[in-house]
Amino acid sequence: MGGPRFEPVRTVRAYERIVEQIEQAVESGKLRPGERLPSERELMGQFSVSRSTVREALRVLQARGLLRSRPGDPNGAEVLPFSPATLHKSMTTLARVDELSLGELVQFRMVLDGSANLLAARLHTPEELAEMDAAVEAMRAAVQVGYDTFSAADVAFHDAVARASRNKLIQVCNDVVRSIVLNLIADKIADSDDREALMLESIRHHEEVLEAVRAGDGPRAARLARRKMYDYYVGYVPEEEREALRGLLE
Amino acid sequence: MGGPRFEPVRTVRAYERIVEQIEQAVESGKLRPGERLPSERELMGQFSVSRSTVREALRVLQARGLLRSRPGDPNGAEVLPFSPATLHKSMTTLARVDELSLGELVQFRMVLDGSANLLAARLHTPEELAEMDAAVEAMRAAVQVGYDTFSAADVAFHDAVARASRNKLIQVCNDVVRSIVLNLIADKIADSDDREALMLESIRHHEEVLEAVRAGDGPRAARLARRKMYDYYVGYVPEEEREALRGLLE
DNA sequence: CTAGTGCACTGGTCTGACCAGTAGGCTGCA
DNA sequence: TGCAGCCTACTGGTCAGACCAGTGCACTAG
Repeated sequence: MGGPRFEPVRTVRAYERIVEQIEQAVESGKLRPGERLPSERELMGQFSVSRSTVREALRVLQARGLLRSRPGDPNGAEVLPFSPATLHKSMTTLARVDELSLGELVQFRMVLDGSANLLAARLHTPEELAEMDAAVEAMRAAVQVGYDTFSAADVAFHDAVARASRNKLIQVCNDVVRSIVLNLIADKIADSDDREALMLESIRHHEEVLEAVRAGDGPRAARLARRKMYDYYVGYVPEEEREALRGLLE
Repeated sequence: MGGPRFEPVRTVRAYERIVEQIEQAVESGKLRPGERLPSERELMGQFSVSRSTVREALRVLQARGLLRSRPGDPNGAEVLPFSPATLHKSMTTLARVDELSLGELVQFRMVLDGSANLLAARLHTPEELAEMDAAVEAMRAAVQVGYDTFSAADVAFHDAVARASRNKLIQVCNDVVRSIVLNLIADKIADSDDREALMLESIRHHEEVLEAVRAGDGPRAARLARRKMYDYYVGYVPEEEREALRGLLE
């Protein structure tokens, strides 16, 4: 009590200081996407460290998706625009380590897709509506082509809805979680022998949702979207997790 | 057309192969949290590369939050349990680069917190309910102490609700987005001169939500939670973004 | 004027060295 | 015998200097 309050000192590694500086420059806009960093050999001069230290810092920034470097490039590393890749990566890791069950992932999709539809019903532009129409049309056309094509059209539909929600966070998370879910059950769907029935059913559902969005009936669109997602995935979710999913239906 | 279809070859760097191998070992469970990697000098033998290459690989894995290393530690790097830290980091970056507006963040919180309450109303245990009670009690006690203490109790409440939702993804995302939002508006709240009124109002709102959760009325809890979040933050959101937030109220 | 060749530079990798820490064994004292 | 304290053999962090395979550009030869 009393006396000066000392902060715990943590030894900061040289490469971390470099990471901080460059990261800060990117986040503050002093370094814009597309711009180039000096070469490693020049950076070692600017930071007064050895090349290995510079390289370790660059590796970290690269792992965070802020930079990209290419051997032989006469310019230095390139500053990248933000991409959800690292978001995707860490969520995938979370799912892989089996901290996340399929049930939780599907539930999260129900939440996100429901909200996206709710918002899209209010905020959609005619162009976005046209995109959704086109996607459903593509789904119809894809039934005879194959499941992969169908799935791509399906994804396009959900993407259009997410974009129409005007919320980038919803878009990104939706995208990330969707691809993880699809990955998890890809083999099961491939084995299914009534895929055509599945596709036809899915199309009907999408049409219903789209009608509600078009009518501007957000709550109805959200409800339908959640129900459709539930119906589509419930078969792959273990029995004991299904009750939780039903908590999102009314 | 015709002829063999060749795959584009991408030159894969040595350190990336190391990252893949170690990452795979972690994700497959061959390397469990708490376990140690061999020392860098030994790894360079196992992978037949130089130490710099090993170190670059370790730096990447460290940046992804899979490892931690400490100088002087006679054991090698430690395998870490998954933590949302990197998820947090990438979301923060997304927000920093100003790709995300405060409105979008608040909207996302409304979605997540609403869903968390909806699920919590169904799934809560008596212990979780007690935690929520305790958190509200702590909020009441904190009014006279200071805003920081109050805010901590507030966070505890939302955490308890998120945990009761039984969905780790909701928990993690909620946590991440909340801390970003609080960071963004921390200075504005600090300047506010009617913080006491704000706190009292907030407590009343929390009590209402808690009652709905206790009663098992999910939809009502969700509606109240979204409304409360809206009321609390709408003042900090630019006028033109508010309409989108109202899309989540009914 | 253009096609082709070199050169100067890039990032990726390697070698070998030093430093400041840490832990655990060892020594010597009580 | 028990323990305090030193010593050593490690660790990761950093440095210096080197080589290689690529790349783009300027220059040159036709």
